[in-house]
Amino acid sequence: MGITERKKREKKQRRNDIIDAAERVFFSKGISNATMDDVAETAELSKGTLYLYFKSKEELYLAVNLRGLEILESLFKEAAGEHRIGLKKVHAIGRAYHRFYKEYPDYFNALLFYDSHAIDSPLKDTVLGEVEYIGRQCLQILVESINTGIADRSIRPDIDPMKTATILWGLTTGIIQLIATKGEHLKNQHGLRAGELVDDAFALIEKALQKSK
Amino acid sequence: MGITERKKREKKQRRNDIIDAAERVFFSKGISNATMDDVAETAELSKGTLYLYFKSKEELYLAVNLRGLEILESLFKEAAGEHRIGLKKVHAIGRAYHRFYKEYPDYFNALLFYDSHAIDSPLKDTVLGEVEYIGRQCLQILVESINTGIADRSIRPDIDPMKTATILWGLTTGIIQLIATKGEHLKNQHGLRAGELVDDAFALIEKALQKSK
DNA sequence: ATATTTAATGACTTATAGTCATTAAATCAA
DNA sequence: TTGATTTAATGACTATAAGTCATTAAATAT
Repeated sequence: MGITERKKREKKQRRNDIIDAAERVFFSKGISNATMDDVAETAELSKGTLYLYFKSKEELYLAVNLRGLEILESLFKEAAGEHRIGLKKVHAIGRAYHRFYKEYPDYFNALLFYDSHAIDSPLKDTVLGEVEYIGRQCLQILVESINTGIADRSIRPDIDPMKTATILWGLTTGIIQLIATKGEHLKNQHGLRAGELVDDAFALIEKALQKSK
Repeated sequence: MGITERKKREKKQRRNDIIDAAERVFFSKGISNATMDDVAETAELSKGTLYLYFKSKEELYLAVNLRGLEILESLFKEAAGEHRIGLKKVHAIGRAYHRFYKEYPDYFNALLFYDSHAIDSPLKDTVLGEVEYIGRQCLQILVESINTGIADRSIRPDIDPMKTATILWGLTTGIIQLIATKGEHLKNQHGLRAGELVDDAFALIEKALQKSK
């Protein structure tokens, strides 16, 4: 009886189609200006149907976010995998984050938007859970790289890996966020190029992580 | 003819009363859940009147933000004034930022919310201009402290002050934002205390700024 | 005392998230 | 094959909230 299977597949497909449509609408009009009717029209479905698959606009938006996070995670994995030395892994992860911002600015901005709203969101559903799970996975890659670095002596042994990974995550997000929101202004007013800022920031961080000689 | 003067005063007063009410409503219900009707009721005015003083909910919200930024600026000034050595000024400013978060969490969160939305906001009015002006002032205090540090040899001379100040601003905001949004989780899951994280992050940054010996 | 200007009002319009009774389609049972 | 049942989709409808504007009230000037 493969009917049940096929139906499950079709349902998944439809769900994906809706996320595709949402993505196009959210990214082109901005999340706040996008309406569920827009998404419905783009998906060639009625609005009511959207609510059969997602319980609110916010959940649909989280589903888009999840896709972004999955890309980010794979970039992180790739970056960490390209190096042996812990400190180099950490630096590569930082650069991967910046590449994510440059190559997928829409996903990046969506993630930022989520971050600043996570506070008063009482969504206890699966999608939020998945988002948080992948977020933790990303952090974990960083933690492991730091551990590697301590073991191979490229990173100071007197730091707590989880704590440092958390700090690095915050620092890196901060600097990229600054570039995302104020990048144009910084270039126009102070002649500061985004790439330069990121590189310098990472140089600063790297310096702080290294064992002083 | 002091009537014009008095009227001007009264108008200013009313404007302030509205911001007071908005603050109470925004901070207690969260910005997204707060309605203009709520603000009107709290201010004991009709909704129409709010729109005589502010052209949108967003502008009213920016006015609240401006108050926060003014506090932040004064904390920065105070912090920089308490030290002679540039590097110490920089560190003090960082701690002042953290103190701001702890003492005025509502203002801090409001500022974060603004940051992540500045992108698609086509508000070209006075309030936005003032917000940006004060934002620049804050950054300027940091730039001057770095300059002092380079002069007194407490900070490496091979860095660009404006660039570094910008990076520091981003880094610091990132770490405090992380604590604001994920602080509880970090404490519960990983036993990481907020104050500790901030101190460690600053230690890291300070290390990166110092001249290597 | 009357006219004019300024300030305030709240009913109304518009926009949009989310619901639900109804319809349509697919599957199953005989 | 056909009628019954389950599943999926619809779109008109409700509720909420931002923003407007013709009207009213108050203050000031003449």
